[in-house]
Amino acid sequence: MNLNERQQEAVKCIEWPLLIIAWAGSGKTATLTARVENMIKNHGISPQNILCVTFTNKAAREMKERIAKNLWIDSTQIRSFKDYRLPFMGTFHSFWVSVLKEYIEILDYKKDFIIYDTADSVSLIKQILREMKFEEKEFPPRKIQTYISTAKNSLLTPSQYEQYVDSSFKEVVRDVYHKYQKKLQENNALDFDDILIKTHNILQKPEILATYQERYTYIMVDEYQDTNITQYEIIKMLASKYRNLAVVWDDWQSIYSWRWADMRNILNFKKDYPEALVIKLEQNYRSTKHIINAANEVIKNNKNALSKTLWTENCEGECITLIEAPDDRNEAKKIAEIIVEQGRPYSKNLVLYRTNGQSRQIEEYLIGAWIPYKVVGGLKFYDRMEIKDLLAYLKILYNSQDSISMKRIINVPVRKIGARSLEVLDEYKNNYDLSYLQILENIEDVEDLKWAAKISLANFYTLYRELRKKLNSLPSLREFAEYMIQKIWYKDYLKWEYSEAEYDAKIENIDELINVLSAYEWIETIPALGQFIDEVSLLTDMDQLSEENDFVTLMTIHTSKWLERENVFIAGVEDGILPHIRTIGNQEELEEERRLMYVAMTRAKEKLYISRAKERFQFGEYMRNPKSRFIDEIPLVHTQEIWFTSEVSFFWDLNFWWNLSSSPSSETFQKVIKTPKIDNDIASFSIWDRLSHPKFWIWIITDLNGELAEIAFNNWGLKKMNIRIAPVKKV
DNA sequence: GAAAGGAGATTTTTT
DNA sequence: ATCTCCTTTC
Repeated sequence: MNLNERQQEAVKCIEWPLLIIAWAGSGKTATLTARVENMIKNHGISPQNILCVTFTNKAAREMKERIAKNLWIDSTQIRSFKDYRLPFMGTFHSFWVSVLKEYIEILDYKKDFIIYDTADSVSLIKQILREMKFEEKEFPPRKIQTYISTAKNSLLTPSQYEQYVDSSFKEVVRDVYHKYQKKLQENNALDFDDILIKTHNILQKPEILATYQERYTYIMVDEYQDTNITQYEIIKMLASKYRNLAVVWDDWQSIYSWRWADMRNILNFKKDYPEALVIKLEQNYRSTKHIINAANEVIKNNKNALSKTLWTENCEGECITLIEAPDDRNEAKKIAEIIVEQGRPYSKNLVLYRTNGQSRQIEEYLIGAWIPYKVVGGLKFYDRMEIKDLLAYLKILYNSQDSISMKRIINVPVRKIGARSLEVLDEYKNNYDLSYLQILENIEDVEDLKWAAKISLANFYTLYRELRKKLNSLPSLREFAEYMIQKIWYKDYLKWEYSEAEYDAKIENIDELINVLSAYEWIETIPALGQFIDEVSLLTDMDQLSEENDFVTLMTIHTSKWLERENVFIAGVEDGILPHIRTIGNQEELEEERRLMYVAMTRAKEKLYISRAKERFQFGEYMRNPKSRFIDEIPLVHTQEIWFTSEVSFFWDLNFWWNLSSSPSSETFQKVIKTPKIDNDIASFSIWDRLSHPKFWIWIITDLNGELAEIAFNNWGLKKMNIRIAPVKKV
């Protein structure tokens, strides 16, 4: 790729602090990779002395692959970010973890610590609240978790938090925070915030800091606008000796302030490095003029932004199409139709929305139009219940002190170890300061347990020992996992607990997990387990998105930040959704919503569709949201509007029809008035008839009894509906 | 100890 | 409407 002058300047600036102010689609990744290449090839800088951090695994991997290619390293051979021929290129968290792996022992942790995700943290907090006899209603664990996390991100220890306590709620937070940290340590576990804080703590030691300063003499930080204060401080410490720090800054794409990303870090940077070379990358190589100019006009309304203009030499392109649909179903249908009409490969299409809840409707219509699609985000792979279960097994085998994982699986599959038994164990655990495993070892000594419970627990302990033994003897982690799944009868358990469709989906996920584990084939089983657990805690779903197959991609705007596509749809652009209802009235938050709109718009390379619905079914009722204020900020010259009335007038929810046929309440009555009447001739239907349904498309009647029909659809199972009034037609 | 019923929430989530 | 988590009931 040919770099423009500005980009080349950035590439050449190596022994000096550098601030790259980049805009969407301005080729910053190309610039960064070229810069690294220049360092290694032309300046003889050892890759080992270069540190490159960013926020997502995906971005890190992409950059790594590009650099590998430029350095003529076969990227298929790169197995970890520790490849000696390449710089350390990873996420902030993966870098912090590598520091912790070396030095955490000085903080009274063991090297085999595990990482708790947010769900783990919340359940630990719940446990603490229960022990302290606080009502969860009064002190919601999630809220407390947020408070603690906020404190941690301001680098406040529990004791330092004291000075900010100004309410009885915060008193509780302080007490829970104290206990929470203690328990984490007991479990030899860190939460996501700890990863930063502990690293910060460790680097307070001058000799350790010096080691890292000498090791990483060149530092690059991508997405600097999303750093929080702790990240800023750590980077500052590391770079303070050689001052070869390059950061990439894009304030218009800062959409994570609610995760404590602090845009003021740019001011800090300018204060710390007044001599820094500042380079602005304003030329956009991605989108058409219409899209770029429209996005510019929108973002201009933010007071809190450097006034600069993104420009492009790309062609004019097509106008942005604004779609106003009568309701959310028609909106979804229109999107599906346009994708078909456009006739572009599916993979050229990206559908964006503000909230995850919006995806389902769109999915239904994509299914209906036989359009393959993939939803990215939402429920993450590693958040899936079956994966979490299996990971919990692996975690307790790795770190026997991990009580959260232990609790998760001690009765999964069901082993008749109930809540009461666990309570006794907890009491015992607290009184004698033992780990679960230590108690299990001498289960006979626990007096308050019933005989049956003791047997169950003893059996579980035997199982644990056996798994542990196999872990030592089996040659690979993958083989061990397969053995383990069989040994604990996990698949049988799933089969018993879930419907066939759910079972199949879960088995697929398990196979995928095994697949992931086979990447560790070349390491011995136990070290492989350690490495896997470290890495897996920091992995996200997005890492799985491949572009090999042809499908439409659906995701929230937040998730889309690193993507671009030819055709982009932004759905539900209404006041109340984008900007979100909770942000209206707060200037700063509203500006962040506007940046979201900007991010969404600039994902489009060629054609942008912005849609809204006059009426939408949300939270069990019909809502009317006005047109988003952001739409009005787009000048008319860039837009054309499609406005249409209901094409499918009988589009109502299945459950609505179902309610209607059973017991109409006053609420449903109101909806009846709005609905056109359907009166099918029952006599015309018979068993095995194929039906079309606006929501579920093709159905087959499997049973018919008067007006009540049982109808089968391959993915949805059996549904019963009143065929006289249901919105169905024979095909 | 497990199923059924009820209450509450439903913004975004790189790690 | 629907999902999740918690409590009640068998």
